Amino acid sequence: MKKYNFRTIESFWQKEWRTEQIHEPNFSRPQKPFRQALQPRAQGRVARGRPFYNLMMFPYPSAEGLHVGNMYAFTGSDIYGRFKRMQGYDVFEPIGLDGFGIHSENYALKTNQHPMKLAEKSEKNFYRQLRMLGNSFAWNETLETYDPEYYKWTQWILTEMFKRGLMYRKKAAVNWCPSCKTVLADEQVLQKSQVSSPKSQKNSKPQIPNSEQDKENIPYSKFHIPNSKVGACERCETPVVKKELEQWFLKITDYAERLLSDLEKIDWSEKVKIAQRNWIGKSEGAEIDFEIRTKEKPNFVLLHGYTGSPKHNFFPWLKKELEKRGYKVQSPTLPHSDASRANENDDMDAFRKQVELNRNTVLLGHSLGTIVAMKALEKLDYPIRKLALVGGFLEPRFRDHARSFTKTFNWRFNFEKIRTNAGKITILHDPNDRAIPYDQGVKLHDALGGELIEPIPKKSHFCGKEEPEILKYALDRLTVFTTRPDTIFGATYMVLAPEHPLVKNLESGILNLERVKDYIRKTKNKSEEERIADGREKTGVELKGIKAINPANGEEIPVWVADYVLNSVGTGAIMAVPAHDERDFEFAKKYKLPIIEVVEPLFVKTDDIDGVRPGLPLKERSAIVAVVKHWSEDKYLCLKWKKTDWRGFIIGGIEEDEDMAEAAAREIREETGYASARFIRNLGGIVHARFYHAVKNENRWARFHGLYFELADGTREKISDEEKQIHDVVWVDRKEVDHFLDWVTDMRLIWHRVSSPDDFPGRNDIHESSRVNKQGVLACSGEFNGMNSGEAKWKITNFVGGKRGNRYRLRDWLISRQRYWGPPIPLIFCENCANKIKEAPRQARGKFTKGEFENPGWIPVPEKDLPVKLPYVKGFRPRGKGQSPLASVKSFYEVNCPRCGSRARGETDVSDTFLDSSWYYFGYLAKENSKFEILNSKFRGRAKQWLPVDMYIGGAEHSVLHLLYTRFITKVFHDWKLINFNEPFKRFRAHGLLIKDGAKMSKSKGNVVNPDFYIKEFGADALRMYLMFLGPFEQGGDFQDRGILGITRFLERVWNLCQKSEIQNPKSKTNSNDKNQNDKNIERALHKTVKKVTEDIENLHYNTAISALMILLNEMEKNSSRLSLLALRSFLKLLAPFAPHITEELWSRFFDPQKLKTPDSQSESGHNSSKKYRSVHKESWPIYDPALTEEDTFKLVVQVNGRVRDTITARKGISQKEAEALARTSENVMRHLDKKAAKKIILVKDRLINFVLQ
RNA sequence: GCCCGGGUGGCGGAAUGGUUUACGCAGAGGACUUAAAAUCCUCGGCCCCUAACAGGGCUUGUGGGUUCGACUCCCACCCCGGGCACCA
Repeated sequence: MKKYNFRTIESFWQKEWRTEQIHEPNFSRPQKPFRQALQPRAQGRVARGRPFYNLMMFPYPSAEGLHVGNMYAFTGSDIYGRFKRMQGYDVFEPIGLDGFGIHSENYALKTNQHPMKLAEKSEKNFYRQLRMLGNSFAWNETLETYDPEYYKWTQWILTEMFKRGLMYRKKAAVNWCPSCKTVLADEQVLQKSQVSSPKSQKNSKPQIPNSEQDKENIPYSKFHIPNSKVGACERCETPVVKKELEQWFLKITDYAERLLSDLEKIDWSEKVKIAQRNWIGKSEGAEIDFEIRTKEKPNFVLLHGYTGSPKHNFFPWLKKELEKRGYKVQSPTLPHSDASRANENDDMDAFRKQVELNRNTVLLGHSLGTIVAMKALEKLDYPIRKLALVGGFLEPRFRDHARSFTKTFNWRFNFEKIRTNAGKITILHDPNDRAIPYDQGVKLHDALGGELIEPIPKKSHFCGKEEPEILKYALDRLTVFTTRPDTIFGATYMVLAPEHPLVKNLESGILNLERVKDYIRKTKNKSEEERIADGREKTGVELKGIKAINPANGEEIPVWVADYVLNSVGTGAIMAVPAHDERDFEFAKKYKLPIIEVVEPLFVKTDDIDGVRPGLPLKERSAIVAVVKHWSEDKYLCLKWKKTDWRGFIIGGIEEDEDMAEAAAREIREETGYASARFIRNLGGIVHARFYHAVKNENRWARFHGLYFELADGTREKISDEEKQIHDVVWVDRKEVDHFLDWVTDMRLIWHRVSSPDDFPGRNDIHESSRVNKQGVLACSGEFNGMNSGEAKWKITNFVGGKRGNRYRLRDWLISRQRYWGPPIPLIFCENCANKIKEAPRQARGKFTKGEFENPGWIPVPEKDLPVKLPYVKGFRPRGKGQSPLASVKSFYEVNCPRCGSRARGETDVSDTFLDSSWYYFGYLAKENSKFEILNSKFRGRAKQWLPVDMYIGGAEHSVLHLLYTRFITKVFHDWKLINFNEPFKRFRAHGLLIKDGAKMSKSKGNVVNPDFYIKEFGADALRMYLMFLGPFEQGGDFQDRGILGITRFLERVWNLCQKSEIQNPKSKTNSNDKNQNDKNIERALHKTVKKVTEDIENLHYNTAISALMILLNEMEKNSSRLSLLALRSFLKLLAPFAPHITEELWSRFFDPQKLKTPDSQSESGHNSSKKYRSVHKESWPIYDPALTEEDTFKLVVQVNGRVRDTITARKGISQKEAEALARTSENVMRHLDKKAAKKIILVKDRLINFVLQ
């Protein structure tokens, strides 16, 4: 008998598979994408050739070689692919290398090699190792992200993004490691709870020779703050600092909503979907305006329009409204009520005569008045406070009377002067304006900047008698975003982020400007670390002289600047509701700002008989919650309801002629019997409850007031039986009350007023921070009192003139890297073009792309000039100063502008490596003769047939980054009509983490498993199977050295079994008629296993699939003499995805029906018939007969009172009577039955019988 | 703090509300062998009782609940791993 020699077998087949190309899908054969769903358990054979794209996350090839973690992932993916192939799909399973990026570059730095040379080396090594795994990769379609032919398209994506306005440049704070002198990607910043000691930091710094003096070195002590979280460099643990740099961004935020909602459509691991949802972080809320008043008040100048006067339209009303608020208003009459006299000079004269401007002036022009306003500003030599243009224009192109003005006005404006003198600029334009086309508003906005608002006026062109929108925008206002508009009545102050523009706009009105400026300066200089290191103690400064008006109740509230509000979140300003927001609460406590509670907890029972009955009126009742203290111990009187799981204090309604304390004392007596309760104080808290009162047949809305009592002594009366039935009376220790109280009745609020009374000195200062986001009932909220907070949200938003809106946590994707090893960003900066674009008249704008217009001077490299090749640079080491090493390569950045030909400068930053991997699944299909092409029809054809990816397997660490970016790019491609789908991966599964002896593998721990070693020692098949056997694939596993022996034994037993002579030469051909019991058992075991393995692979439960194969092998070995060839063939097929080499060897040697010329060799029609062998991997997957997976006997479990007393083999399908009789034959069972009659007998069919005695 | 996972023998792990511990590793005993390795067979939770057989009790992080019966469902809590974090 030949010994199992995996070394020769594995290398032979790996070579053979490659030369025969058996894992190449047939791209050229015209196929329709498969339509009908393929049942995995379908009967009969499946025609080959339906495409199945089985993708695994491609590795980044560090030269250290393939990590066993890679192998773990790839094997899991490959098993699935092989399984699908045997099920009849044409499987495409490509592999490539994600070789660009910081990981590879760091390794090059560490080992002092050049990344380009290193890439060559690791590519060879990696592919060699990958070939040894025995995966069914399509080796013709490999790709490497650093291949210029590949990154040509990475760059093309950027140029297209740029042209379409999806890419822009702005200043941003990036992570900077002062030790490595380089920018770090966010994912390279570790959130360390504590940075190790300064000494060890220095010692563990990487040995990058310093080419320059490190002037930016920051003293470590400054950052060594124990017990606080600090972002630290992945490599050297140096705390990361933020540095402001000009960076390129991709507008992923434009796709936030789609990225979120399309998650519903895809079959992905739920945890990955959740991670993405959290990352996108949608919050629904409202934008609400707060009017701002300054001590030094603005004065208003209102300029009416053509054929108007200060008595027309909204002017009288607006004047009155403004004066009502104490503002001075000037409203001059302009002499152009007659068209023939309308004339610029006349108007300006009239204006000068009647109006006085100063720095606090708000200049508001309507229609033609806007021209006068702008002209007036042109001539001013100081700035005013604000310019508001309502229904304005800057070209004489409006619908009527255009000709009247073409000549009497000078239509050239000095926009720059206007801009400098205007202060804040607001342009209001009715999108459906019947007098002035909307584009005039847009043009004004283009020319002047500021904000462009599109309100709906009462009458077109703002000709209504009252135009509240104008009033709103004429006044200073602060827009906040809030998710809790229902709490607005509790807003007691406002907070601006230090960077908020309003601070600057209001400067003149701030009385303590120096202090404010000082504070802003300080926070700006603070690094992120310091802000965190402050222990998060909130700081802030009040803007003295500035007040905001709470639109809900008209009250004046203070305005603060504080750095706990971030400019990048929401609108950069908040309304602070300290009673219902922990951060605001903390701040309010520190600065002694008022805290008003406006949401009170509500308990609504809806799911049982106590629930509110719809249709009946809701009657309001006062009720009490009594907290009663023990007479000598620190214990409190509680009730435990018997019929429900409520646990709480004594509650009860207040009868007529009773006050709260009397009612409470009575309830205490009735419910607990204690008679000596003494009323101490009113706790003030209120809990609401809504329920159905069965006796009175009405819905009740009870408002429970918390009252505090102490017992004088233990005097106790008898409790009625009725009360006893309802609840138990318990004394609960002070410390345990919190735990004891249940969440449904929600009495914690009241309890906290007892346990920590200092937090609640009075009715207006009460607060319970854990309640912040809870539903409740509104109080102190005027007409909204009693309303549910959820319901009140949008009603209040409406009431205060707010606007519903969504915000997302997702930020735009920063793709600039000041590094060497990545694709250069293909853009060129041209001074000449910059000027041309800035000066370009509007009509000429069409010549430029959106990106060029929005980023003046930046020109994309034309497609024909792509790729912008990364030059070989000796000094590739990252430099300081926030520049890529390419910035020192003249020949690289000195270029001519592709637009105008003048001298220009190429961008020297490279792009993020996640961009490389965001489209690689296209890349595999786009490769043709070592080039990639995604714009031709050939690719489109393939894409249509093979995309989107059917199954994608990879690590959960990419849940957010890679997977989100790829989805983004796919959606972008879809919008560009390159593809007809908008989700890249139909199905995604995250595999678990492979650990070693209970700990994460890491070089420092020295417990990294080297797959090369194990493959050499035990073979790829054994290692594959062992890895899959460790635990559930989606959960990961623990690699233990000895465990692999079990698999090795298993494979050897398979080998030996197949070689047994009695199997190779069966003595008597058994036909179906004379099957004995053993044959049946084997057959049944086989069918069971087919079912189990098929289902397990589909669900990625490889560990249990393997265990099922082991069980089958045990069974077959016991019956080896009667084993049929068919059974062994099926077994090998089941094993083939897990152990591809040994099964192929055995198959080709003994079982290939072609060779053996057995009757069942006519499997698939004419496939590969000329080949010298038929691979087991192209055989069809075994099918099973459900009927044959069932046993005809079972072990009847006999229980007495739920305890197992015996198991008896029984025929399937026996009746209760039969089972009972059988059970009674057992001595042990009878002993436990003890002559008693069973009260109840429970039979679980074909499984169990339970005698219940008592 | 919030959001995800997870907690079962000596170990990795298995288990549609129905015998907890499948399969494998490690271990013990036996066969083969001069011997060892390999291989094959047998036995494996803990505690009590027993010379042994038989038998009994306990046991899936903790405490409650639902149920004839809970690893599984419900409530509360503890611990471990991962992610996010002043997101308004």
